[in-house]
Amino acid sequence: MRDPRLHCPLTFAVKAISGKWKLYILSMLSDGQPKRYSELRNTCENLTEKMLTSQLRELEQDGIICRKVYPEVPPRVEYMLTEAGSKLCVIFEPLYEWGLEYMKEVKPDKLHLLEMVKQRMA
Amino acid sequence: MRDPRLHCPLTFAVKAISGKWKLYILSMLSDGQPKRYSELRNTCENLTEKMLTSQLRELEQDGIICRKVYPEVPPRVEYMLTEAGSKLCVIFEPLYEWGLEYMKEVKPDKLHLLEMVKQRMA
DNA sequence: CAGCATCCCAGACGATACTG
DNA sequence: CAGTATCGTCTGGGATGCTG
Repeated sequence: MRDPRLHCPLTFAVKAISGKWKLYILSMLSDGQPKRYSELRNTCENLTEKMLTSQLRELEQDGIICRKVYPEVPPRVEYMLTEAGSKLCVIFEPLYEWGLEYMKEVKPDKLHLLEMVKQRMA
Repeated sequence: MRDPRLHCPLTFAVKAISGKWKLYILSMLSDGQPKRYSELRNTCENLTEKMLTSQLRELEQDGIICRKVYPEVPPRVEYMLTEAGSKLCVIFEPLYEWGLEYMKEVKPDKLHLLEMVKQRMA
């Protein structure tokens, strides 16, 4: 981390997950089960087809997910995490914990919302 | 990670480091020593004052760095990592390793550059 | 079903000049 | 020394409609 010329792998990693819907998509895929395009699309009404497609393409190009086309009619396309993608999701955990710890000092309002969702689920 | 409504701490963390010069600045500060504004600015000629200032402000607002002004003439301002910032930098390591591992399949050219820099340093 | 094409806008980013 | 201010550009993302 000391030499800025050396942190391009880190930059690569951060850029690879810096898209508005990428963490969302990865969270959908993180159970390891392949998901169809429509399956991903229908989980959130704010997610447009254009954005879903572009985010999927970028994740694919960065080797995080893979796209499998089945030669059927009607067409079926499934997306799932690659090995790289799975390992990436593991690394998210300490990052999540960090956010949880330090968000309360900076974005207490959002954290409050989070707590409400958690309670409603329990 | 399973429920997308729950990953806002992760989104917070990723957004907090998603600025063009943020990882660069954090790498400068990651030795724990406070750095002056000019010290940060002079390490890279592509980094403009506007960008340096804006990135520093955002990092400060997210609680990752702190800004200390010394009441002197000429003015002196130092930046250093907060506790949150230090912990964040530790988490970068597995992310860096991930990038190093999987960049070679996606961006072999950039990885090649990295190797050249390393060899020149050794 | 799983997309692409087109148009549009806000905000990120850059270049240059000025200041307490 | 450590910043603002102003301008221009470019890209990420949204809205809408069309297609193999």
